[in-house]
Amino acid sequence: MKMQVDGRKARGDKRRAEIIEATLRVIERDGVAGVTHRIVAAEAGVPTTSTTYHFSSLDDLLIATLISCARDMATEVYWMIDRARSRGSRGASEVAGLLAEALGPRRGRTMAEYELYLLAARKPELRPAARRWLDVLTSMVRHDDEVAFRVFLAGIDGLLIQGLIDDEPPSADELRPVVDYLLKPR
Amino acid sequence: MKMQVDGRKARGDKRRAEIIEATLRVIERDGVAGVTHRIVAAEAGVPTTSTTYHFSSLDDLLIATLISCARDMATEVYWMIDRARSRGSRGASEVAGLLAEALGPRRGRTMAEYELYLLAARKPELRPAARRWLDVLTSMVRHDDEVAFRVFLAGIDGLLIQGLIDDEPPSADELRPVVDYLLKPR
DNA sequence: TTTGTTTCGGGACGATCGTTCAGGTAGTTT
DNA sequence: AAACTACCTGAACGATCGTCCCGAAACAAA
Repeated sequence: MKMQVDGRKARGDKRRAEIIEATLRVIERDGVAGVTHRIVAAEAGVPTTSTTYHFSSLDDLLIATLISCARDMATEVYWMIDRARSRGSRGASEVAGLLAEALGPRRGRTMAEYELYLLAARKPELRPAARRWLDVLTSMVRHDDEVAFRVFLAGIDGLLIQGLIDDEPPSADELRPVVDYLLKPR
Repeated sequence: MKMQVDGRKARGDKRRAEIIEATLRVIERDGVAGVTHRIVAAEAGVPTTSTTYHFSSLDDLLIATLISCARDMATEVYWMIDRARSRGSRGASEVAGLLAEALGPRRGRTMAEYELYLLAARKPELRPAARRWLDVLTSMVRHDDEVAFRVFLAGIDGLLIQGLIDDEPPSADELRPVVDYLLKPR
């Protein structure tokens, strides 16, 4: 039982990954509305028919992109939490900094994530992937304050969404008191 | 200085409003991606060219729809708060009930609102309209607990967004403890 | 009535869309 | 070697798209 020695499949998987990455870049730049076979193909530097060969439809492409995106985000947040926890802090400053980063330099990526998020609201098959990062976080926290944690997660989502329609992204300093209040036990 | 006696303009304004309503219905049903001149016109029962006549471009149509939508929501929430306040309650149950309604019977409308919300993240000219209901709420609250109020607004947004990707909408009973925690002073 | 303004709507143009197809290439198996 | 499989890609089809044009109709002002 040997795994993945077929050079053809290896090339195919590689190109599939490149197309997904290109799709994510297109969504960051133009939104989900800007995703077409031709534009994604041009962004990836492959012929148009390559995207239709590897993904049987545009929906399949978006689904694969969301799944990939959600997986990345989940592992990213996983390590962020792990880092903050090992440092012993409750993490208000870390979270505020992460939010500021998500709304500043990584603003396009954040928009893309929420557009895919909303797409999952319309396409049930996307929901498990969209919920993945919530599940990862939930599994990491102790179970005796579940309500507080749900409030925390909702607050993060709300701050991100509201930050996206600000004319200029909020700084970590502006975010910190809000995050601090959000994390304060009562 | 007499106002609005021209029957032609009156008809025009009426049709414009009908087109906007049709656009909102299309967004609720198919999402922002499903908005085209032809589909909106068919939904409104008017010829295709009517939408291009009254709105110089598709963007204009979406902008007008978001503005109308935001105005409706703002006044709606305004009266909701006013009602809860006059009843003397802090409103946890009212808020939980409203969220359950937004995620249940009015789910399509809620999705439409958040899609337009995200559209505002990409189109700066939409942001004042998208921020309108936040501003209305902010102006109604006393200023000594601004941070708590920002947390409350963020939490509402987060609960709505997360509720949209649940397989079945959460009930008011499930939401109440979370809302209660969110409103609890500390 | 005549003139001017505003709304209405059929038709069409070029562009772009998703998707298909058929032939060609590279890699694996027998 | 031949047979088979998987990937690649140029060309094209029909559909739909946004938008424009231009004459007709409704209404107001003269």
